[in-house]
Amino acid sequence: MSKLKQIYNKLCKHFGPQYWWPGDSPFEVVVGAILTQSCNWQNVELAISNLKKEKILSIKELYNVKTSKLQKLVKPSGYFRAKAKKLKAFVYHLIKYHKGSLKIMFKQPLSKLREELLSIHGIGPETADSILLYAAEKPSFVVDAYTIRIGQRLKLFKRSKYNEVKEFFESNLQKDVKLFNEFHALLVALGKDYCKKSRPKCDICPLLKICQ
DNA sequence: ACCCAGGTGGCCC
DNA sequence: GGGCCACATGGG
Repeated sequence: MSKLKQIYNKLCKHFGPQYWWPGDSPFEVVVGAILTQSCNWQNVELAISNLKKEKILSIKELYNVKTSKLQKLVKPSGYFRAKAKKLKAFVYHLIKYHKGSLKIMFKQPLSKLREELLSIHGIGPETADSILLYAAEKPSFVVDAYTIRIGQRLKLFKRSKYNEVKEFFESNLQKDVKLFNEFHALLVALGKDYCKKSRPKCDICPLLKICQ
């Protein structure tokens, strides 16, 4: 069994199932993926709850809502002007090229869809992969700050570039949606407990036992 | 009063 | 191709 798979198994045992992505629909996953950029999930929930309360958590409603109103609703998730613009950019794109249908958009093969997502304003590699994995359910491994920090701390790799780390995970694991889904969520869980930026030493990190 | 969170785009060199 | 910086709120 590969080292990565062993780490995955340990994490599963330690943290249990993570039930990601928290969201009721693929579109809510997309919205959450944009809103959670450099922001904790708790604040995203406040913003999403605002959108639900106003009944504008849908492609059509987001397209029609005034930008100033959208800004006010997403305010709790921070960068509210930037994020309102990004949400608008996504729904405009969806309506212009895919009849406003995520289902149609997601019909494309993974690599082509990834490229298209990356071309949309406000969608970078992590957000694109989150959408691919958690909304479109395609096997695209999601890398975030925790993934890189944990990997380096466990000496799995030295590199810190997004695509290199992504490639490391994808080439050492089965391309399985469920596995990628759970693994990323578990790395976030581990990071929150043991691999904070503010705590450079993680002496109680349970994973160190596997990795030496 | 800090410090940070499930990043990205736009500069500059 | 990398290194900065702005973007902004709520919780510890």
